[in-house]
Amino acid sequence: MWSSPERPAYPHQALAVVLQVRAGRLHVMLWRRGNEPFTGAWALPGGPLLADETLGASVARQLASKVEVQQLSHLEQLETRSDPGRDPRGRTVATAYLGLVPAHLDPVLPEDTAWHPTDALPETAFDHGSIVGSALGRLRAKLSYTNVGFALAPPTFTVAELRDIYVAALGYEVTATNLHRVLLRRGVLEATGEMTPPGRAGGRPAALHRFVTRTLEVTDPFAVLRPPSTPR
Amino acid sequence: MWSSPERPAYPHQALAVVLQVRAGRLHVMLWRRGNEPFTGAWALPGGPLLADETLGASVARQLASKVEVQQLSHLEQLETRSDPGRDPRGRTVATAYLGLVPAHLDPVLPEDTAWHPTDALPETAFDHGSIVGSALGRLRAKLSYTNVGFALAPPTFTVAELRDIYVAALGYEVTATNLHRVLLRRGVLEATGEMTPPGRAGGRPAALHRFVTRTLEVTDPFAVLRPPSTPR
DNA sequence: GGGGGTTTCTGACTATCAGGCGAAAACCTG
DNA sequence: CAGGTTTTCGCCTGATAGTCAGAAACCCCC
Repeated sequence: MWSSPERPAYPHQALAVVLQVRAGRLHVMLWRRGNEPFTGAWALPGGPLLADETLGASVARQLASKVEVQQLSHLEQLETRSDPGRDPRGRTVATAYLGLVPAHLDPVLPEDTAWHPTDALPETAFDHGSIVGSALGRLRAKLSYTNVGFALAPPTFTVAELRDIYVAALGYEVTATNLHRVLLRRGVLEATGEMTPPGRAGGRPAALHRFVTRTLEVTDPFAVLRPPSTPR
Repeated sequence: MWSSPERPAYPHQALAVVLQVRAGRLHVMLWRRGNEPFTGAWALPGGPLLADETLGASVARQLASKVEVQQLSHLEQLETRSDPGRDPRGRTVATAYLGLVPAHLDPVLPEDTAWHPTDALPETAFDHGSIVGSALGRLRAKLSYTNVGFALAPPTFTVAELRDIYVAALGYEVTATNLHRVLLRRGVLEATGEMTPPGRAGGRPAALHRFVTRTLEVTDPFAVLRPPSTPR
């Protein structure tokens, strides 16, 4: 490692905004700080970037140690915060990642860690509240023009269940009819052929669906003038 | 600054992918390396993050010193590269920014710096070629669902001129008719009321247009289920 | 087994928007 | 004034989002 007065060096940390839909609401994973500064406030999981790892590997490592999350279905880089005053103890640079956990899992969390609804965050440490805001914006945008939904949904699900997940993540009402047709037309969703045991109070049995691919793809090419005559 | 074996520190650099449409082609600003490694290869402008500056301020400073660019009409963070092997001399973390210069300017560049067409890049240093690729993707996407066009276009222009800029940046043909109407409907563009002196080989004089706002906004709310009854 | 209730699915209808095409408008030169 | 050039406008088409109502498929209870 090389450093000099002209090339100062900074501790770098990787942070994770891990989101999951729980009980119909979008939650973020936070841990409660025990030490100064911001004692008692809630912070994003993360930690120092080690000598030989990528930022992406670093986030994965920190999450794997702090929580039991091989369960992460998606992880992508969000943004890097560099305000010299963001940590009162001294300068650090932090790169935030967006992580998603599918709704059917319930990872075991350490004592000091908990899920918090994103629409009612507790007091947050550092600039972490604003980072969560960025993550929400990114997720909501990508839900609309990519297939990220796969990362929030269980392997198979009914259209109604998927609707609830989208509503929770987007923060506004959507109709199951429309969601179904749009995702089918885009080739994002497909029926498995199986049905759910109707159960509960009766009703027509629902067809199970799954995402065609479970890796991120752009499914809605943008609007202003697409490449000519490229049949989608 | 605090550092320890558990909190290693790394030199951090800010890089800029500065793009401009020149003579109907999208170009990127690169400088030719004189030293090892990658002697003779072309690199993105940038340099070390100093002790008291933000990454954004750092990019702006580096550009202002290397080139005469107060002329930058837009600057946004792109992504952070952290591969331990990305610089053979030792580990550095680099945060790349996307910068745009409007087409009517022709900034004075230093000896070692030049514009290169993005569709025919020379040999590039480090991971800079791939970073340019990311920048192109980001620009093209944003051209379609935001008003970033303002950052590539002069203060006023005819629809035909704007079309040429979009074609160069997007890399595929678009029709002036369509571009005009779409941008008008979205409230991105407006007519100034003035006309161009028809000049050259005759032809109907063209109406001058301008972007309604010259700061970034999202103009095309995404597709999968918008907030209900929000009249655009 | 029939009736009422519940949930899901399908099809029809509407509105909006992108994209293409051609005609009209407005200018030039010879 | 005729022919050429460039821009602008209006019309048409196709694709897609969004709404709504009705049909389909199941439950429970009498």
